[in-house]
Amino acid sequence: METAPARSAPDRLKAVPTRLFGRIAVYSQRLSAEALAEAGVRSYHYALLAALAEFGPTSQAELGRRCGIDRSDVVAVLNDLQERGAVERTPDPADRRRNSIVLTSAGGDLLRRLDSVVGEMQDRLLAPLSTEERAVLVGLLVRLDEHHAPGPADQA
Amino acid sequence: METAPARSAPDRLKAVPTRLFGRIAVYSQRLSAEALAEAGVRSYHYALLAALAEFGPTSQAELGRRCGIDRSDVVAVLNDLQERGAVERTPDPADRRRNSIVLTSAGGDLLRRLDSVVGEMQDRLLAPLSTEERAVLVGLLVRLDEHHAPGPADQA
DNA sequence: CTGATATCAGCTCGACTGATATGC
DNA sequence: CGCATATCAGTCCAGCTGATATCA
Repeated sequence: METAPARSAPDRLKAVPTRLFGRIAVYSQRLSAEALAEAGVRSYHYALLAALAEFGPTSQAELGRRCGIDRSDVVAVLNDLQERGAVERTPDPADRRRNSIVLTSAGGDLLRRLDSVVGEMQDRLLAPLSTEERAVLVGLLVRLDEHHAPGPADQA
Repeated sequence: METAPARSAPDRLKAVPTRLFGRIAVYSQRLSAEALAEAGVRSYHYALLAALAEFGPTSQAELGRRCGIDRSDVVAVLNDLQERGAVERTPDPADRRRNSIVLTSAGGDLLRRLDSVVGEMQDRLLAPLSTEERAVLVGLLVRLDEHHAPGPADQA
């Protein structure tokens, strides 16, 4: 009693979702990396800036959780963002283990610039799909993402 | 004239396709790797076996192209499959540079076993989606994949 | 000679782990 | 004491590059 008896041999190669996701993620991240590289950043920069814009000042650990970025990588990217003046690290007086990371106005500018870069890139990525199809796709992806998202430690 | 002006700030983190694809590919490949690891293989094994089953005996270079696997990795995985008796490497008399790779019956058995493993894994991956939604998703993914697939060198 | 095949050895780089220091 | 935070160093691994030998 196989679970996928209806899927006959010929489409194993092309239509197995895992492989599709793998390949598309590769294309996608290549496009993304190229586009962002011209702006002098990598995708982590964008993710962290976006998280700061959305949630306001937070600790690094929290940022990492929200973005799904490893604590070590958060440190490195924030170092870089700080050197560019896009964020500030100020010790949190309420909990002196923490750094409170705040987005500067320069950081906001950078984020907006990246927004347009990313927007153009997404257009190229989704080029073969109509507007409605894109919305459907994103909807399905979001549901998958939420279902598999790591910690249900965020029910707060 | 930004290309994505309608996308307001709050959904940058969750709804940017590139990041969605990235995260889902990670979940997906984790699931896949775990499932296949219990069967003692990795995803390349499955891809190569599937390609052999679909197209019959071919050269290694051709296999690599069809699966999108690097020539070096093809060598390594075929070594492994050969040791297990799943494939045979016989020099191609027509072109002595080539090895003709053929799927043995043991290889066919292995492939069928992996089919069921992969099938169960896909079910877990796509759990939140209905059957119709899965079909829609796969359809969209296939179109994206074909649009971004590397060589139009496969129009043969 | 140009170009494809198969192989191996080694590089790269991003994701992650571990250890440490600090503070709750 | 156990647990969280921030940091740095180092590990691991998949994907890739390069060099070599063979042959069309």
